[in-house]
Amino acid sequence: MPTTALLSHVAEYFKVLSELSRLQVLCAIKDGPKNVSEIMAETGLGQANVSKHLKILAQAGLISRHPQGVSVYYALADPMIFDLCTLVCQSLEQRLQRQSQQLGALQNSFFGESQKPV
Amino acid sequence: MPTTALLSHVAEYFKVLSELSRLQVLCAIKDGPKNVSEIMAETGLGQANVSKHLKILAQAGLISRHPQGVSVYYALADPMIFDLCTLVCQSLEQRLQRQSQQLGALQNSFFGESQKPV
DNA sequence: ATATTGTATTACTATGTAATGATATAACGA
DNA sequence: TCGTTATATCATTACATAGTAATACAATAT
Repeated sequence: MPTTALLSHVAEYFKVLSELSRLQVLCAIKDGPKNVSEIMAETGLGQANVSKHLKILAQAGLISRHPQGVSVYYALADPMIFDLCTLVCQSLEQRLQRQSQQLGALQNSFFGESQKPV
Repeated sequence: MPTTALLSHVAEYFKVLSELSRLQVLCAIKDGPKNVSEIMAETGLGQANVSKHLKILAQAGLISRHPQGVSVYYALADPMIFDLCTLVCQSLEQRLQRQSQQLGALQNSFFGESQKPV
């Protein structure tokens, strides 16, 4: 078993990714850096809220901060995030497929294989 | 941007993995199914606590439940989890390496390249 | 039937944190 | 300098949940 210290760091990383608002922020800057106002517009989140989430993401090393004049641009620092999301999506998809197959089997057990519903 | 619904599911998945205790439980059954008592022994967690985390993991589809006589064995249902962990660990490692390099550069700026500390 | 063992559930406390309005700070223009 | 705009921080509220002791439940043995 890995050390508790290592597992704690991994858990902390996942925790940063475990909030809808933060995933939205990350998606908002996926195709290029954006400033806070643009991120607010893209996500629909409030200003204080966006600022807080950006701070959390930056402290976790997932994004980088680039002041530019009066506004501050944020950029992805770790695109690997989306590899994680892709894996999770594949897993969710597989589970949904299995569930749908089970539903199909259940229907067959009710109605018989012969008269399959459309 | 992905739909809010999809992102919510992804966030939920990460949330399940964002707790030290649950990662410990997953690691405990990484090399084969274990019953609750064995998991308690391996992780040092309390009985009620282990039961609760197992329920959460099972509901999330990460583990499967196999009653066997008086005890209940749990098994990994989604080994992809450890691919996620591996990616996270690599990212953490890279960050630590960069930080250590920056520390080195800082030392040089203090002491000069000529008299490198041991 | 009853006791024993293993697991699940309940009730509770303590802690963490997301969202938000109000305020502070910083950069720039008039 | 003063006002404006963009961002950060603070204070507060509301809610979620980890841990735990007590209890309930299920399977087996005596």
